[in-house]
Amino acid sequence: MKRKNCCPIAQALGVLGDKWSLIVLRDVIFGKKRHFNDLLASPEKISTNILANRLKTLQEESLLCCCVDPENRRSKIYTPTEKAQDLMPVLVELYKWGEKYNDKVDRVDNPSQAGPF
Amino acid sequence: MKRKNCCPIAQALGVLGDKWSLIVLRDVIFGKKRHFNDLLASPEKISTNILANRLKTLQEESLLCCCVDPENRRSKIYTPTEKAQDLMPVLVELYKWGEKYNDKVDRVDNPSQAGPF
DNA sequence: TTAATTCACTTGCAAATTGCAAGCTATCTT
DNA sequence: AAGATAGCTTGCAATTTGCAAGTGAATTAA
Repeated sequence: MKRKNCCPIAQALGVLGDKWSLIVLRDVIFGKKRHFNDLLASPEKISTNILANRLKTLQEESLLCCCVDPENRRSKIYTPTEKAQDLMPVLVELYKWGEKYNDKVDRVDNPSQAGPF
Repeated sequence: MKRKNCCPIAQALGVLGDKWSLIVLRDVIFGKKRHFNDLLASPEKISTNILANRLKTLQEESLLCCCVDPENRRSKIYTPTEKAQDLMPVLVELYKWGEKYNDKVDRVDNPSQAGPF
């Protein structure tokens, strides 16, 4: 949803305000994941068509760039742009908020999953 | 989308990762809007059924509380909880990012809309 | 050198979410 | 008593998401 002529928050959410964009960016920025299959393997279980679509729109929004892996020509490398790196403070604040208010759900039943992602 | 057993970012996005929740919270937190019709009047043009649904889920998530306006019994007052106020840093970082990267779209054609919301 | 495997998708279709317009009920206001 | 107002609800179309299966090119294994 492109939102023009409105406040910066609404404009940011026009790009990022969906279920998956910030998850993909989290993995690329913090998880340093670079390949389609790495991103697919995240515990949130994005499906292939959605991931392909997000990678496309994030490139269109200049948040990711894509090149062919020089060591394996069928593999592509997705890297975050500076525009994407600048989302780190947003992700950090989201992390802190999530940790403060939502982090204790089910941890007793599943302590193995206490890692960051 | 409830996301249990995963990283705080994903948990936060489980509550906030849609097109409208953070817009509503922006208006309640920064715009100090308190009534259904105030929220409906924002330039992003949320529709009534979506707004009603968001207000319901945000209450279920303890982000908003609702009471009857003592001076007008047909009117309801929605106020942000501390949990919602704690999203201010997230909104501030989103604002800064949106301002840095997305703020110049169409401003020439429509300079009247240069206000914050 | 052929066969199987891997990577990054694409396609088809069902389910869920969003968007638009209209209507509805209880409370004011005149 | 009649109309306006606040906060919804309903119906339905359009868009987005989710799942499973399949595709084609590149690589690796036999």
